[in-house]
Amino acid sequence: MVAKLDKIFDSFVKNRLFKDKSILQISHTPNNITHRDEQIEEVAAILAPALTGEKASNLFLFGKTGTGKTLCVKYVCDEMLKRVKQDGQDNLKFVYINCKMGKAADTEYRILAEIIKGLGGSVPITGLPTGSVYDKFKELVDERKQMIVIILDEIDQAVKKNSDSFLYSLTRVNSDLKNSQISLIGISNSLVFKDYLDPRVRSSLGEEELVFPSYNALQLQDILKNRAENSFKEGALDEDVIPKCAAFAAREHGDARRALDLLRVAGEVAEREGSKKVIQGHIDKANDKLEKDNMLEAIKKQPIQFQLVLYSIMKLYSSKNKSSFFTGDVFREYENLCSETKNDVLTQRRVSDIIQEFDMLGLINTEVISKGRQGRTREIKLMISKKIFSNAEGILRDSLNI
DNA sequence: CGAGATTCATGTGAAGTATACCTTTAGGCTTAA
DNA sequence: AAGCCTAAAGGTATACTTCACATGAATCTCGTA
Repeated sequence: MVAKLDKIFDSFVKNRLFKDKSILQISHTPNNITHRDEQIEEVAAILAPALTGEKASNLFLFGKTGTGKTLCVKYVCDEMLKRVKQDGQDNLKFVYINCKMGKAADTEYRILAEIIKGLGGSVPITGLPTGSVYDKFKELVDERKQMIVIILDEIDQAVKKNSDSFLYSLTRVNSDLKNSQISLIGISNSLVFKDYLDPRVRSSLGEEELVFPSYNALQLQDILKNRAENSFKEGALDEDVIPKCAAFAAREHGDARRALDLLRVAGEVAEREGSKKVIQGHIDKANDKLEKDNMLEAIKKQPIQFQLVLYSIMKLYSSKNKSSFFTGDVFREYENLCSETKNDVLTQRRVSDIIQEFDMLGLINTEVISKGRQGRTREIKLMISKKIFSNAEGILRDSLNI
């Protein structure tokens, strides 16, 4: 037995294609960023005043997912921190918050709580008036002279879900501070995001703006090559692998994150298969796997009531032979499901909101339509592909005990 | 025949409720002097 | 008497409910050509 295992381990170690897989992880910040020199310089120029204790302008970054917004900002922040440390100071702080839905920070209160946590303080999960959380935040910031830069990633999500009032409050905080100053960096995936904003917020937050263009296939190739060099062993990649990865990702509006994920997972697939090289076929498999994993992960994380609603929609799909349903259909199915599974039944009002949230998550696609005499409703289309359907069903059954 | 009124099935906003959790405060108990 | 703990009081955020009004095109109505 031991010999057998040894053999497995041996072949694993021997067939290792990766040198350092972490380089391909999105969290990795490479020390040279390809095709983003211009943007980095601009960001650096805008933030530079913070080094001398002056308030840097608020900054707004636009660009589709995977165009390097977060990366560039983090890179500049790291460099600035290094610099500050060199000079033996520590009056500059960066706080990075991701406001993506479903994450911890998707309401005003929770965003603020996250910021405080990032500054080393702590706030209860609930119970405090938002106002006093602001006070605590100010106190924490103002206890000594310092510059604070708050980075709000995927800020459009937070504003869409709540309102822009918290941004207004944040931009106003400066006037209550004696010693310190805060600067805000908003990162948004949506290019039209600014139109949703209150004019006051727009003008104060958008002191500086920067648009990140999407990468084209060639740029993506450069990025991939750059990272593959250190993460894969020599000769581990078939020569057409990188072009194909780039092409795949370029098709999805030049998403570099996607390209890197693709390459990494392709490597993992190849390794698991015991292949000596990553070849094109592995990329196709990786593509499937990524799509699958992301969606299933999103489903798994949903609260029970949300899962019930989703399962109802899926059930309608497999029983009826239609491609879209209306809120009423879903709600009736949902009621049945709840009584079957002995779960509390939420009102249709609430279910309607839940459906809307699923739309935002991209698991379904909805459109409010009027059917004339048959009233007004949402047309709901499931966006879960056939390949994943049964896996998704399985996950839901599991967690709902069906 | 066509303009306007009707209608249906929900969308949507506002206000209210339940729950879980937080801080403050007052009273009671313990402890040390 | 001082210090500490506990329970009650008073307050908030969040998820959800209740109530009420808004929607918008198919369909109906009815006056008119």
